Amino acid sequence: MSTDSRSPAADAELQRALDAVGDPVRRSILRQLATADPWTIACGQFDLPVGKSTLTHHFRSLVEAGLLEQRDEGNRRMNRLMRAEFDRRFPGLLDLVLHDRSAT
Amino acid sequence: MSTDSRSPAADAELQRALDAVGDPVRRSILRQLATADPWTIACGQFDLPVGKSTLTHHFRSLVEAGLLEQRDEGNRRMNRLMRAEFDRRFPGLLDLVLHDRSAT
DNA sequence: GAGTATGTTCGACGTTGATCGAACATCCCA
DNA sequence: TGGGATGTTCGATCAACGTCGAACATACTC
Repeated sequence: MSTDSRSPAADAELQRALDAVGDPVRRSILRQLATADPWTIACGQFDLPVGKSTLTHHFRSLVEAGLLEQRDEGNRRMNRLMRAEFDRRFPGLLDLVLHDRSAT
Repeated sequence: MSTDSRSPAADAELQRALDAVGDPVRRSILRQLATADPWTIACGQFDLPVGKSTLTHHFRSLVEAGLLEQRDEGNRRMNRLMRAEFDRRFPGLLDLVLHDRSAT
């Protein structure tokens, strides 16, 4: 059986995307972000059961995976879900997280 | 900000699916399986850089996630990729793993 | 300027998961 | 019946990751 292996760079990107989406706290961030208008919600305003430093960690993951974009606005750090961009790279993945209608 | 939280059962299913697909060895299994006819390939015939016991572990993950099905055939354990079934539950996810054409 | 709110950085901790090797079970074949 | 092949189970190990709290930086407000 011949060694499969996609292009290593492509699989590394996929790995980061799956890792980002694979954590429940991060999925919660994505869902809450999807319900709000772009740039209207700051990091501290999410309803999440983790401390501040943990939050910072999760946001970094999401940014590195290309899932969201941040912008400083005075005191606060505002967020935008990069939906179109991410859908272009990984079609269907974000929808899976946001809709999540799997058979019970 | 109101607590989001999908139906917990649904998110647990999604979690298992993402976990299953989130490991490079398991992705390799899925890809090799996708190139062969159903029930034509046994567990030991994969080109993988891990030991036997590790393999068993990965196959269990994939079965529990609903990604493949196994059947004993004498000595060997044959496999079938449950493509249609999994696509129905998580549209696009398996395609993402199999095609993996992300911009380099 | 003092005090408060928002985020980040850093080090530490605990858990989880991937990995291995050895022992075992099962089946096929000579 | 004995030997070889295929998988599984079990216990141990190691690395990665999510989590926290304390200290720090920065910006807004009074």
